[in-house]
Amino acid sequence: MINQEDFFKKIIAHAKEYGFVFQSSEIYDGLSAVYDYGQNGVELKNNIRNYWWKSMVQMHENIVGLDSAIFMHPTTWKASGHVDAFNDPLIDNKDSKKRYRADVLVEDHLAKIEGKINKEIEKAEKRFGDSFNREQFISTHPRVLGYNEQIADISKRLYGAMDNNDLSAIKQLIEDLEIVCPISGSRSWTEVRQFNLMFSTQIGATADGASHIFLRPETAQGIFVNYLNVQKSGRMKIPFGIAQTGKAFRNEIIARQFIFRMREFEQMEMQFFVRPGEEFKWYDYWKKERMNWHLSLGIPAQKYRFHDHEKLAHYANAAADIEFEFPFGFRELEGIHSRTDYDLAAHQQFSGKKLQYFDPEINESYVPYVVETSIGLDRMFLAMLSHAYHEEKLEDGSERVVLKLPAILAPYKVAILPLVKKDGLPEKAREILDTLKPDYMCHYEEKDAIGRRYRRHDAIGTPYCVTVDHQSLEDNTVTLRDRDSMMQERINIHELPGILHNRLRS
RNA sequence: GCGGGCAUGGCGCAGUGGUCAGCGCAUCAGUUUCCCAAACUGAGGGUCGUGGGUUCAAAUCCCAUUGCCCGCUCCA
Repeated sequence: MINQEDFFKKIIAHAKEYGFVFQSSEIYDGLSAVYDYGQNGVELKNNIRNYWWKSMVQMHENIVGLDSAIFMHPTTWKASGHVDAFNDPLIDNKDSKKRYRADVLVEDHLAKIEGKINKEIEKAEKRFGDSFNREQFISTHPRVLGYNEQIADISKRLYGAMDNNDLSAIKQLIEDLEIVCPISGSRSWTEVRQFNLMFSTQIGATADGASHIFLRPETAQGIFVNYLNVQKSGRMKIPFGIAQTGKAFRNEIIARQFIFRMREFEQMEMQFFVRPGEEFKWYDYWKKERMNWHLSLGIPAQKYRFHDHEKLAHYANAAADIEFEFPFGFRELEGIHSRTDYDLAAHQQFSGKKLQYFDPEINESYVPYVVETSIGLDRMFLAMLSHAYHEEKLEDGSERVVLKLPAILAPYKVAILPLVKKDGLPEKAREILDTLKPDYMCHYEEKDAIGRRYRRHDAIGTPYCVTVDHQSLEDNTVTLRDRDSMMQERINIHELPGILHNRLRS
């Protein structure tokens, strides 16, 4: 049995060897955590995206699509909270190897001093009993006064440094306060560093102060800022959803595990707008709905699990992940979040534009609540690839590598193979190719022995191989070979489109 | 970001200071066979991740750097 680590390496090697995933700029030694999709990878990725789009947009009459730009007005990210939340001064303790937010360390220190003050107050309360005057005690007791002075002094330094982005001043403050690591108890700190998780670039000829813009760190905000456009122009009635797929960018501190965490990645998101108070109903609904989507691909249920968030992000009042069992364990694949009216309310405030909905049923206007489903396309790709990868030992003792991808996701649906490349078989095979090509990604191949061609298509997950042999010329039949069972059946060429149509639906 | 490991043709690997750097698979051309990685003949493909250094001599030793994997960490 191979261990998980080796298994993962095999998948990465397979992905490269068969044109699924290449490292970006490989000839220049690559770019960390950026990958390109090759000739087969792009098909698989497109198929996943289409399958999602179809199930979300085509199959729901109250969900419509959107394709918003990657560049957005910088205020978008102030309103969303990304500018603040994605700009943390971080510091590492060299002994415990733990990383902390530098400002939080100082704030914890402040809390400790406040704790001391409270102790003094408690002590005094006990001593003086009913005659205790809290205000007077605080304003006169020398030790409490000293503590309060400390707090004021530290706060001034901290927030002054934060406002000026003065990282070395924060480091100095931590040193002066002799703050120790809660884990190692040591004062061996690295420098304070700023991690900005948003990529930025410049855009010319914009309004003052807007020339510095970000690459979006999530696609959701493009939906929120277009909420009113879509609702009005589409005459959408709540509850309704807006779906979008697209690239997002995060300058991850560490981005690793192949395409699991990339700096440039693609999201498939749907924001569902609901009446306030009904968000939990819809949250539960979409949790179930999204899990069913995953299961509809025929992946065993035990590969998936929910993970309910205990600690919620600043915008959420409920959140769960759908986790998938990747080769390196269960990890987040999709998030379902109840985002409340946080985003729309923030955009309303920052833009000064009303983002409300008049609900005729209750005769009331309100800022809708939002339930979000957000899945990483690249993660879904990796999930499918790693689940599909099998090494099989055959009855004759030989081995094969086969990608048991759901047929609907496979890069090629059908390979059309003349048994030999003479006697008119290639011509016959190309006739079949021409009839199937408009409907399916097909692959024609005449080189090498038939068994080898079957194996090549096993390795990229082609669910069916059509083989043209000498009998085909006599009675117009071909063999249809199934990827997973390797079984063959002889069918009439005229039946081929119908049979493929039925079998390739899932 | 810290610690550990790794980097040699497309893939998997051998080669730990000294002949022109090899092997298997794969690729290409041809012959032959034809239903599950057949055989034969021939061919192409690597300045050993990159840059320095030590040495008469470096894939091999040292330093730096880039990338990947693992652990910690982080994760909207």
